[in-house]
Amino acid sequence: MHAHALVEKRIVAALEALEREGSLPPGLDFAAAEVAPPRDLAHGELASNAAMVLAKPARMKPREIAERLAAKLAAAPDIAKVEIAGPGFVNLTLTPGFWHNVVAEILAQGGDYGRSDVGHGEPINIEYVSANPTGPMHVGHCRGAVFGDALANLLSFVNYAVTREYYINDAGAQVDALARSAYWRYREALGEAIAAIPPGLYPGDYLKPVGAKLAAEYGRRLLELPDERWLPLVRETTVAAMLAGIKQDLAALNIHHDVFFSERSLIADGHDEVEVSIAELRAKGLIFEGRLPKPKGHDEADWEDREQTLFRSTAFGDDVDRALKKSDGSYTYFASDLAYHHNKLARGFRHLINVFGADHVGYISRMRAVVRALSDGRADLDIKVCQLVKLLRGGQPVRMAKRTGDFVTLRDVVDEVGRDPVRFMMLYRKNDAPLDFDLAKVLEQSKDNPVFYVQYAHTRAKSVFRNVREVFPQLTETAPELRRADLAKLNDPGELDLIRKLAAFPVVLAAAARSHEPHRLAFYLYDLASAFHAQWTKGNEMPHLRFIQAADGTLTTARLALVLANQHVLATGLAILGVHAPVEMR
RNA sequence: GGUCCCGUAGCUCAGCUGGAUAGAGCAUCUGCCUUCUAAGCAGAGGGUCGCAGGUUCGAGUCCUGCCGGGAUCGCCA
Repeated sequence: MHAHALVEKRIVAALEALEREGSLPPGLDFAAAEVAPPRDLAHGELASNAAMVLAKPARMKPREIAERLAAKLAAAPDIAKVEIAGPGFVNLTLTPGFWHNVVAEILAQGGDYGRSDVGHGEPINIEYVSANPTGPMHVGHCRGAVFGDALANLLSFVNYAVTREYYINDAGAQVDALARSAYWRYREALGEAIAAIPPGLYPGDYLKPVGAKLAAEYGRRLLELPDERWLPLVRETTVAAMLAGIKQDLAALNIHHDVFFSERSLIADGHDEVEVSIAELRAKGLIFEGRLPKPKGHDEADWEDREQTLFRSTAFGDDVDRALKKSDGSYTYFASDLAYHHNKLARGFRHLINVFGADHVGYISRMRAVVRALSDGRADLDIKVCQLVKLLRGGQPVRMAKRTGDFVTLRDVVDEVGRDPVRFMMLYRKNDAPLDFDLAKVLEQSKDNPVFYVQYAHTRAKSVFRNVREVFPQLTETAPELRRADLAKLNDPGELDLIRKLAAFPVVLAAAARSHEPHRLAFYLYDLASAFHAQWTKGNEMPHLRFIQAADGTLTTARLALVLANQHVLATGLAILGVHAPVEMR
């Protein structure tokens, strides 16, 4: 059990004792009582709000509860000092031994330190990227991709059974446009002089290899076929090629999905999941024929008032009901999405997460409505919106193109600055805040660059173990001596400060997982790195605080245990973010 | 006009689901290299948390209404 939880347990035990002896009324719920490190160490190392949250249900004054609680806690194990402050805070100072145990616990658990059971092993489906297979991924996709992947890592670490999923939009008119574009490239590959790709199609050079592949595969045969014959063939080859490219781009960011779900597969082999889903909602009285009001700001000219098949999403808080069929009678994109989420639920998922780009915010309420309607409220869908990334180089906006059409590809960015800076910086901001990404800044090797700063802390820890070989060769990272270290030697305020930060790691992970906010981990790691750099540099002015003390093997062993614990937490945290923890940086 | 997001130090942003005197980086100013890597550290100044109400022991955080910025608004995906 991690440190904060242990203290909470002590507090609950004290409260229960008070309840038994009649100092508190029976039947109180202690769940809201929690401990947190106060901003100011003068308020103790951990503070409990128990007295204040219990005051109202207990019909007692907070200070009165605090005093009784404090009296009980004074005798509890691990607690060195109890103080009551402010409106009823119970401020705790723990024994040094309590904190030293944190180091021992981290060494014992290694890479598993920080794991918890937030997820109870329950399945959770997280859908992210889902970029249309009509070309290479561009830089705009990269934030959602990294966010989804890190969130998946995080949820997996706190014991969710995570499925990483990519929805392939391979059924719409755009995919036909893609196929027609590839067909032009095919004719070009056969030697025909094509002037320019017609407007409305995809002009990018990236389809040239597909054209060549089609030429090699089919020769001139496709030229003799009517549209409806060659289109499916070309479409299949082209989408497969685009998807292969996308997978490569994702692999460059070390992102790998478990499931690639084809929209087309929803209607295949005589099974129409769209019809099934709509029928299911119809049975619940949520499908009807009706008219939609014309949206404001919409041109009168291209508005055709007509009766259409609608889903009553307003019954679930959406602001308007949503169309399921286009004027030509075919399904809308929304209808496919309805079926897709029907499919996810049918696969047994009760926890769903979708990662959207900022331009999809309008879909949030209708998708939530769909999931509530289909699952009768038994499944939850959280939609995380990643705001836009502004790409800069040295403070100046980066403009456009290479051979791809008119956008900067994800691959260009990863090739230029590397995987780690891209991943870390995409996570070093709340997902719903816009983000500036400066290609020049993230390559800077200085404390101004958070990626470097955190990785550098890890390499410094590693370098201590390299350097200690000259003095105490037996003190390797795996040395049993470290497990038996006399941790009571760790009594510098900076060392204890570092330990307290290490102790918060499991709490940060659990909170980040519960709120689906991996950025909290990124900020935590920065904070931890800062504490470690500070302790390191203290040794400059005060040589007796250096980790390696050639004249004192016992002290060195204790300090190296702390360094190793710090190294473990940095490595674990970076691994969850999908960022490499380097051994050295030169 | 509807919906969603944002508004916190000169700039870029955190703020642990309601806690104490609101924090960090950049920028400005002042210090620290005979050193386990100064690729770093310590310190100072800098705030009407957009505005106005409300909820309660307590609000940057929750509710309502405004102001400002952005995204989006049947049939494209």
